[in-house]
Amino acid sequence: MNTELKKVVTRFAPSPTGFLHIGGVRTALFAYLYARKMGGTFILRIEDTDKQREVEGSIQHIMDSLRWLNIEWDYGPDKPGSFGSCIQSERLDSYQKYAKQLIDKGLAYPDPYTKEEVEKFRQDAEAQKKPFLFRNYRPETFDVWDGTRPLRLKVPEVKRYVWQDAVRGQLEAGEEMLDDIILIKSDGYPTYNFAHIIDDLEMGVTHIMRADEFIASQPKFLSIYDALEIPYPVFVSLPPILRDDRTKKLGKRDGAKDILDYKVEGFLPEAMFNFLALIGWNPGTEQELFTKEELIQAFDLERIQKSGGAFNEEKLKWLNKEHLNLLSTSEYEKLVRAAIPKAVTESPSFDENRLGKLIPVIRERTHIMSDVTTAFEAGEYSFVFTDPDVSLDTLRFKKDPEVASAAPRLQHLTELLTNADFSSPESIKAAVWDYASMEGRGEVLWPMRVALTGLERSPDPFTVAYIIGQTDTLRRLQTVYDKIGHVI
RNA sequence: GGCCCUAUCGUCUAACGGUUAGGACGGAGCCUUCUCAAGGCUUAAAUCAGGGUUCGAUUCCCUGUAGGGUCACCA
Repeated sequence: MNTELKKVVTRFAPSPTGFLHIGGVRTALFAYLYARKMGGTFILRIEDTDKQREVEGSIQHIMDSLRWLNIEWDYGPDKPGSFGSCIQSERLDSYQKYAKQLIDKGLAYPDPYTKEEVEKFRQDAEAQKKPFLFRNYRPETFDVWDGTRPLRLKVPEVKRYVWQDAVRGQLEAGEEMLDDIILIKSDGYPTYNFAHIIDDLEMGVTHIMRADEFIASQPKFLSIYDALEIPYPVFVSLPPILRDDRTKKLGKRDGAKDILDYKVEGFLPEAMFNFLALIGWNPGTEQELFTKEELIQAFDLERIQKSGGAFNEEKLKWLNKEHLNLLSTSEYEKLVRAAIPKAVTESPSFDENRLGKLIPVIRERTHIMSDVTTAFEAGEYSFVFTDPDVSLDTLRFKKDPEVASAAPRLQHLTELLTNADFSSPESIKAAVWDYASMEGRGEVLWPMRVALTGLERSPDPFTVAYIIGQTDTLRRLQTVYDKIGHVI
């Protein structure tokens, strides 16, 4: 094991087969946090060695996703290093070079069989209820590799491997996992098994963070390190993120969402960053709300969880609200404005001044930004810009359901508010409070609020009056008063 | 099926042999209150099972059970 002090280098190495979901991003996040914590380097490497599965535009999408979360890379598909490109399809020479080394050592050979023949071997083994191992069919003598056939590893030594994992501690697995695996496919591209080891070597990667599904393959990887006679990096196996119901690992097939969907829904990247860090890792304290810098400070390998954890969107919403609270007024305003439907801001009745007064009210009632959009679309704030059409029925206060009795109260309110100070919700409250307390607050404030908003559920009447201003307040009170009189 | 891994409230988790098993989300209740939110307080809720080791096990060991992962010219 390599004990010399080296600069930490981690990497996130997705394949460009579509979008990134929670699980992938969490892996990236841990690798990123550790690199930053240790003052090291974080590399974004694209593993595009499977041409069939590659999805157009994925690389851009992956970069967009990480950028949204402010996970910045030191080297990536857009930033090659001294080691060359961070895109595997542009590194084929490297794989060839190391493949040749293995061939020269007699540790790699071309697969002499056709796909069909290998498949037949596999079926035969299965029929005998024995695991299929290619090495049992290894040819006596190796042909010269012309690059058109798969190149296989000749397992250097069939043995039981014991290794250290930063999360799981000592692990071991037996020879049944070791086989003459394919290093380079017949199309000339390397397999993951081979390519990631070469790249990690050339890029100086010191810590491999990856999902624990790779633990089972570890002996295979180790046999390649051994064949190459290169040192092992530190292995850090991350626990899986489970589906909400905990039945299985979260995956694209089970409806795992594109991480950027959360952006569309109005989650803050800071909240997502914070939340993801807390699935499979904890600081050992009771702190849950973290900024990015705090997480970098607090993060460590020792406290990474062994068992899988479910992604709980309710808690993410709560955390989002907490991060929303951390925002400055101007930052928050910017977000709100973006979330308000165009139909509202472009309507002739839209009033910039009123919106400014409304924003603090919205802030109190919002967990994620889509709440804002939804609320506007549902008409929850339409009273701000246009007079409501008040249904007399909603005027009924439960303790005094007589609609007619609202009339004198509205009239009295009008008198009080005609000379009131409208400079703040508090001053409006002061103007009517004594009267409301005497008459019955519900009996007075309910009709006042309904007259101003037309809604049974809304912000308090003082705030509403403050937002819409004195002129509109008085007019709306009068309108409803007249309407009652008309009915009576 | 072979091999490997995991196991504390519904969920995320704390407790590196000794705690009334702690916190958070969500739930319930209360307070505040004209309504809805927001906020505050209170509360219910867990060590998978059985054996060991030990004066003492959530913690260490074994077995079982359950769940997960993996056995590709996919990563």
